Amino acid sequence: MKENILYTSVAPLLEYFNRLIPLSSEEKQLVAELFKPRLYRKRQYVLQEGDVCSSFNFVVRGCLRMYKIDDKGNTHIIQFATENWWLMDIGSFHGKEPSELNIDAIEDTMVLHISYNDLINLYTKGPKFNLIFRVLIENSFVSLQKRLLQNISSTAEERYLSFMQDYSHLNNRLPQVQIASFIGITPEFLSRLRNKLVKPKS
Amino acid sequence: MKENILYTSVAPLLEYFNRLIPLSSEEKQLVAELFKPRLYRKRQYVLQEGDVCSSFNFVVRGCLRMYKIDDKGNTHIIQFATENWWLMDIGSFHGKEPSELNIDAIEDTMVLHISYNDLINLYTKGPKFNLIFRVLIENSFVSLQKRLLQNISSTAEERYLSFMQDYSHLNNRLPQVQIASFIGITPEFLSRLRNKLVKPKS
DNA sequence: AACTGCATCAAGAAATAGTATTGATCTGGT
DNA sequence: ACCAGATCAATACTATTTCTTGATGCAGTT
Repeated sequence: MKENILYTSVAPLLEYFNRLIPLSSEEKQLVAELFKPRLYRKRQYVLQEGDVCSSFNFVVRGCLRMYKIDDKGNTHIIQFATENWWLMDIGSFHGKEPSELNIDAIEDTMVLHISYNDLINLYTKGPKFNLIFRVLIENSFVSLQKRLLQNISSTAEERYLSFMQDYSHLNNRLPQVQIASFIGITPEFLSRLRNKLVKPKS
Repeated sequence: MKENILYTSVAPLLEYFNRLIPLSSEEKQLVAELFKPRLYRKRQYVLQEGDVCSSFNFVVRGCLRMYKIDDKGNTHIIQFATENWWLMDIGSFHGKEPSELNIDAIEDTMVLHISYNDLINLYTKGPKFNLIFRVLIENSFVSLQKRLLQNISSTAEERYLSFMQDYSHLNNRLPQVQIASFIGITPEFLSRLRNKLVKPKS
């Protein structure tokens, strides 16, 4: 019975950084040292409600989701993260306080993660990473804001169509349940919506 | 979409302790404070080879397995833990050294766990727990020894029959692969064994 | 040399779990 | 009274996991 082996390449992350701003070889070295690979299998938790989020996660391949479970037990997906995206609960990470959110894997997923201390370390030894992470967070912020706006101002149908625009690559990769939970409707209703959109007149 | 909620009751653990030796309400309080609930999903690692085993785990519901992967990539299950059993790599825990063993969940599993420091804390504040944990470890030791004996002295068929005696409740709860790996044969051979035992003459 | 107790590999079959669709019925807001 | 959407239950479909079977091999007995 064979099990998965962790193949430890930071190449995708280096490339990601390099596209934002070129790195010196010392900086590359730093990244290679401080980021650790980690494999999560489908359905595995990366972060569980009540735990402190102790790392920044960069998805190398696979797909994660971050979500909140409300009092009624319903799941609300805040964010997906596929290849070359970051996912963590920044609030919990910086405040070192228990998270209200969960992160788990929707597919078998490989991440590169860096712990709190090592991130501080990274900033100290490579000040350029302050810039990089600022930009990176700003990007996330922008798309979050867009999503919020989308959400408060639209009907389910509009939200679905806008999801299809912004995340069309996720459409045939994710189960509908997840998409429904992302745009805030029931899977049944999404099924009907889709149906209606395909054959618009009956 | 309903998901599992971490229902944070230490009741099963208190009951477990109480059956060994009655606890005062301060001691119950200690337990409630120091043991933390944790949910592991099927196939999720609790402990990975190379990591230090940093907690004692009490299974509230579900099932864990502890196993070693040998040089050829074969899995050997050392122990199962279902409701009201403990599982950890004691060697790694006390020596604070990297474990050679893996622990993962065979079913979605809820455990109550206590960290190294909190366990020391528990012993200090509630000396009675020294007794409790001594007894508990002794119990584990005895069943381990029995298992070893069983193993070195029997054929596959005998080992299977003895498994059925001692763990009959696990028989229709676990996949055969796991049982095979526990008694040290291939799943194929276990299949044939079972067949032979059902229809003894043909 | 043949037999017994097991392993390995490959292929299907069977069982289970996860996902999607559909109908019926309900609700709160316009 | 109507619309956007929820909830519940039943069924269908799909994918994944688990089990079985046959063929073959091999190391120790007898």
